[in-house]
Amino acid sequence: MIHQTKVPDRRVARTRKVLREALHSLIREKDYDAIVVKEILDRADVGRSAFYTHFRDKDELLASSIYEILGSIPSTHPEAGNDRLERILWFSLPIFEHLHRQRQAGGLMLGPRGRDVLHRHLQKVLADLIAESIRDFFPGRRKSAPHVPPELLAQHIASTFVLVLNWWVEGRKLPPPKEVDGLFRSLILPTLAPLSD
Amino acid sequence: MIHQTKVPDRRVARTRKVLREALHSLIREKDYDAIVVKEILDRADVGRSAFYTHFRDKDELLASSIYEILGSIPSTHPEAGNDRLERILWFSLPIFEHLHRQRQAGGLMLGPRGRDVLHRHLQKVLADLIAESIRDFFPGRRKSAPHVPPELLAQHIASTFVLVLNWWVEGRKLPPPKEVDGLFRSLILPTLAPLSD
Amino acid sequence: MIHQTKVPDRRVARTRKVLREALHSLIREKDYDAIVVKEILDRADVGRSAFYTHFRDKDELLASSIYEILGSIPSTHPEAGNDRLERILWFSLPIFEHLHRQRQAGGLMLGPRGRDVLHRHLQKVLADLIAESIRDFFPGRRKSAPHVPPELLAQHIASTFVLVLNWWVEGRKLPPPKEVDGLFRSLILPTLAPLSD
Amino acid sequence: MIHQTKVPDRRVARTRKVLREALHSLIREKDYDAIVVKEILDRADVGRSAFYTHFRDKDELLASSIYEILGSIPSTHPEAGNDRLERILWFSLPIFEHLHRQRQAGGLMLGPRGRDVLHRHLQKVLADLIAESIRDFFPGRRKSAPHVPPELLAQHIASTFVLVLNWWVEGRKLPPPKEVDGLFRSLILPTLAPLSD
DNA sequence: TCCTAAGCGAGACGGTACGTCTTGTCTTCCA
DNA sequence: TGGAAGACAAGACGTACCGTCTCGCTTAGGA
Repeated sequence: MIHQTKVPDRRVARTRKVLREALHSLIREKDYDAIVVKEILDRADVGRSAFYTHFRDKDELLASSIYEILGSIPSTHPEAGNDRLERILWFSLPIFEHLHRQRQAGGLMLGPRGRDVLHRHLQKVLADLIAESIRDFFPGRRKSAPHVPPELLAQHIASTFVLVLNWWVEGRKLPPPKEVDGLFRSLILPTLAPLSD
Repeated sequence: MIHQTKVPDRRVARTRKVLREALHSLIREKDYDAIVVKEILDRADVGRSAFYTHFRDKDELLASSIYEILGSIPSTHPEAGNDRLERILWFSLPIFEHLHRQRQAGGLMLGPRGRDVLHRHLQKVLADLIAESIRDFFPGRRKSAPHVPPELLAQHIASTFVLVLNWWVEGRKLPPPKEVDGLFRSLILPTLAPLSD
Repeated sequence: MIHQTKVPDRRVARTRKVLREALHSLIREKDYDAIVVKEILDRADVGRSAFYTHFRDKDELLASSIYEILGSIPSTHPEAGNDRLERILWFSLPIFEHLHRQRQAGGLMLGPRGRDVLHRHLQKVLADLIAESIRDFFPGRRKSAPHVPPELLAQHIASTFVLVLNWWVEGRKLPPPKEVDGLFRSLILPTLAPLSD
Repeated sequence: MIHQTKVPDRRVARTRKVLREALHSLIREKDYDAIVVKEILDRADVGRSAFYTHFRDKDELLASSIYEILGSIPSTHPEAGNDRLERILWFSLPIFEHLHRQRQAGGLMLGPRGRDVLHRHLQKVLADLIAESIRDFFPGRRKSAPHVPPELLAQHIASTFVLVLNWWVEGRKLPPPKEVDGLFRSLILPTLAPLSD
């Protein structure tokens, strides 16, 4: 007999979804910080208690969207290339492209503050991911020379990526993803070059 | 008769001072965001109206402290060197050293959030400063190639600096300022190298 | 053929019983008003829907207990005596005795608020009962003199009874039922004396 | 030097007053229990925090009105008469008259529940007052016979008074105060008669 | 014995009030 | 009369509880 630990109420998923959607639609209209829980409830037509059953607060609701967004990025990274550097920087172009598509579809345009929250999360997640890649691909580097600690390096990459990303989405004109990715690489590759040796 | 436009009530200066001090002392104890105006008032033993007479909000109070802090950094930059790159990166070591000294004197230790606010300001200020330097020292670069826009580059430098700074003050051990400055340069110089040509 | 409108599921009775018992046991521990439906459900191990299937709310559940309690009082009133007054006051001693017995058996000890609810009900029921008796036994009195309206009188009797009852169960020491009954009669008989004429 | 501990802000008194008035006006329209803090605030045009600054909750606000009401009753009791019984029952007529006047002025008409709260308070206050009178005027009775305890007697008087009072204000027609007072006395005097001996 | 309607537990949900909290304004007092 | 104290309106917050509801599982009792 197959044991089903839990039969998730279909309503639960629906509630979470409409809440996320309500937040998204509000984010398009006003500054994230100015959004108040009540507005989300009204828009989603959901009761206060339901909200707090699923999310601790507004920020957690937003965060839950991040995973949704990141989850939808095509994970083509595994064998992205034979270049070890490329195995670290695989994420860059797909993300730029994903956002580009989404943007053209008129989706999710956060105000400065919502962007901030989202990017902060993203930066953290990426930093972890990159740190792991570095450990995987350049295990020996750890103790070499008076060099940059891998964690700091990972953060530097993530931070640079998010900086470019932010610069991109904040700007008026929208250079194509490829070009932005090029910018990112111009900024970060020189620093990483020594690793390729 | 000498006209004194304003006879600043001595209480005014005092009020501003105790408020700043109260904020500093609170910042040492808890996250900046978690601090609430009321706490500052209680600690400063000042009424609500007094606070709002002098500052629009908590952030302005903090900002007023920043200038105080930044103002104390020795501005040795003018002729720091003949290297054009050095004329851009002059700020790095002095700031590291300033903080080191201050830290050893047991001063101002912000929690993660207060640091965040402060660093965000710092990053913005630096980015502007650097952008200006770039325009001054490399006027021609502007339209060369499909290159990195100077503003983005400036932000990248500032962001990298703040990242290292943050990594430094967050860490347990405290490498000496010189060493941290070295790290910063390892991260940023490769990217800037092409400028030197 | 005897038509049985409904054959009640045996579970129904059980559910009602465990709910009543849960309420009783809770009432012994805390103020009635402070009891919350959820607690009753947990204690009774019954689902929310089952509760609301049977009772509109907490108060109805309590009320359903009252009838259970009152129903168990020996109804020896019919020919309790030839005295007309006695035909009105018949209920007093049996109730005191009933409670005494119950109390000695460690039963149902409401907090001040549960008592309040119960007594209010009791007072109302008794007042109706007494008013009826008065109409039965002293039909003529109705319009005599500038006298007390029978309904008010009935309420007065009920109110006095409940007052004594409350005083009794609230007090530390427990005078025997007979004595308390005596007290009740000392308070009410003088007022009723004129009726005997 | 005269020390003024506190100079109460005039606004405080005003806030408390408008809150009380708002409650009164609401009480005239609907059941006390059905009134919700928000309604009071709206009616009084007062902020939520101001309410909770002054009163713990709705009930405390109502209670604060009781003292106001009782305080306005002419305290003619001191030398009400030479009859000792009268020294105990002095309060009855003045209160009936006070309410009558107030009623005719269209004042304060509580619904059943507000009345309940108010009367409960009143009964308690009166019972204490009466118990004191009894102790003052009939000190010896205390240990006489197996008699009614003075506290119970006091409660009985208060309870009877409130019962009549309630019956009066609940009824459609409004017998004049004198008559109601007569009713009250018909109910209670026979029981008290033995005391006069 | 099987079948079906009902009872039920579980708990999600909308709704609503609560009492707390914080902000920035505004009134009052005082020196 | 200007600065400070603190009362205040506004309104969001997160919690509590209510009574309704939907969902499947279990089970009683009629066919």
